[in-house]
Amino acid sequence: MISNADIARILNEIAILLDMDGVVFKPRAYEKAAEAVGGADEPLAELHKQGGIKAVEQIPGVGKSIAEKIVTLIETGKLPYYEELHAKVPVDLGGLSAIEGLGPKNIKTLYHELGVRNVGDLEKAALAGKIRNLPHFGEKSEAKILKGIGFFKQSRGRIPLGVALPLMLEIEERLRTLRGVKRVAIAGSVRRRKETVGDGDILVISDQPDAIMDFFVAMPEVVHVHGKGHTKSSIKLAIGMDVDLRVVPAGSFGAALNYFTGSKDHNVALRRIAIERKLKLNEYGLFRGEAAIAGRSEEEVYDALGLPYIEPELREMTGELEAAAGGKLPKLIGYDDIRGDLQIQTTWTDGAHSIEEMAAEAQRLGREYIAITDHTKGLAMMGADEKKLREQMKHIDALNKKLKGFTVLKGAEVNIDKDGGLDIDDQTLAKLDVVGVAVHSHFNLTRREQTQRIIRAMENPHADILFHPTGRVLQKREPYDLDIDAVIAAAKRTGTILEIDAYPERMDLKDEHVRKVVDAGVKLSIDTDAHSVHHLDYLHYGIANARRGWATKADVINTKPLKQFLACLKDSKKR
DNA sequence: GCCGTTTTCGGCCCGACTGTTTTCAGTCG
Repeated sequence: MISNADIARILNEIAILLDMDGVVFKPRAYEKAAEAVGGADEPLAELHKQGGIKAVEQIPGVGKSIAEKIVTLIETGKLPYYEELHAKVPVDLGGLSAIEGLGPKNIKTLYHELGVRNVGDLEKAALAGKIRNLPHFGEKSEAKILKGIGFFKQSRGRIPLGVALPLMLEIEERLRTLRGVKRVAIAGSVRRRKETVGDGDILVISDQPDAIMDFFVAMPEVVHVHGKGHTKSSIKLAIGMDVDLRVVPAGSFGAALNYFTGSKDHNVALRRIAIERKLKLNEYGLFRGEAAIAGRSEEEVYDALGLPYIEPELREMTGELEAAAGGKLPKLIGYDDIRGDLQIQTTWTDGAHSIEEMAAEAQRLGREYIAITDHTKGLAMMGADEKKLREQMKHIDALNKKLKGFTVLKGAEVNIDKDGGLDIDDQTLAKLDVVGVAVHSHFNLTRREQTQRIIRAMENPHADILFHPTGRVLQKREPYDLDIDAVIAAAKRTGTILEIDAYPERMDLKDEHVRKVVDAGVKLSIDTDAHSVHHLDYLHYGIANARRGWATKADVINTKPLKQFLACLKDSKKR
């Protein structure tokens, strides 16, 4: 059965292929449809089975023509239209378009002129200096491609948490429902919520391991079985990630969970503590001589070592054992502690859903308030100007009258100009509830210029939050060169909040920076940067990052009820 | 190819930035 992800990938590739031929508008239609399909809750194959092509056509962005193509894919697993297009430029579109700076036109040129079919070919051509001679390429673009390839290679093997976690949770759920499974847990760096993970680890308690192993190695995503045994099996998934499954006895579950969660350094240190106490710690338990004195739960293991329970997100050997021994572990912000989401884009600019739709979904997810923060004019994508923002404010006022137990705040993601000025006048900013400021251009300024520019923006008396402070895109774009300590100091001085953008490709601020912010006593916000209703539940990625940075509930302003939250903002006194 | 509380036809985000050019193509957000 074809998955939504596969259908979405093919629709996206059609968009790229049409773009190559200079076709206008159609590519956008396919992209839009791909996004809708990728975000659909129910498998389209199932939807089609229930309601036929009509049900497929009900998906917004999918009309008659794309619905027919989707049905063809569901029924035959193939799509002649796509295959014909792809035959003209038979290249690895997914790989090549993942290289920053390579778009449809360049991919086409590289194929026709140099026969580049994949990233390997691309690297050879670039190293041989062939790319610089192509029309509209030069030495700089060749160098940029090589840098992009470096990024691509470096990221291969490491899977972003945003990709790994949903898949691991799905596998966990499948195993949980198997007969004979008493308990399942995800371990490894996925459990520690590292922003990228190398492989996956799953633990199961069961007295019928063989049936579980049979099921595990036969899952549809499995492309290779490294090994299969009674207590351990190891597979490779289609997304390139290895996953290990271990079946352990109930009495060892805590010790095994601790052992396989890591980090390695944390485990080594724990075993050292055990030795000091004349004990032995391994994945089967904590032992005094032959006798197991702990192992059923992690709490039991830590307790027997004279330590309080240490949350997985802290187990990185960055001081957690000393803090635990001294009773100074922070009470981390919880995954249910956020009340409001402060960065949300809508159809007023580049979002996929209306203010009403975003509000309804956020309320359904249990939020109490959201801020609508569409882009502003300096960002050249029909960003809002002062007039449009005033219109939107009126619209939101009217909407709030209809909502019960939920508030939509008026905000904007205001663009920071090259010199640190904001592209919306102060008069209009003063009327907004939440002013986010963000960098979207001039990524390559010197460290000094970039830092000064951002600090100047934070000095604006209306600038409440610095959105995605370092501008990185995981495995794709480096953060801009920035003196983060100076930015944190400026945040402290000006009362500006620093954001953790929870969007899985951003995770910005990153964990180490969060720790610095917390230490400096500067406040954080955790926001989804949602461009669609499907992004609104990304908050947990940001919360995980906050926890990895030792943040407590009190460090994060949008854990507060609405009124208290508003009182933390810069021009709250005027309210 | 999709869509419609101005439209079932005629719109559809468009401008900055980069690197290539000497007037602009391609990418990005």
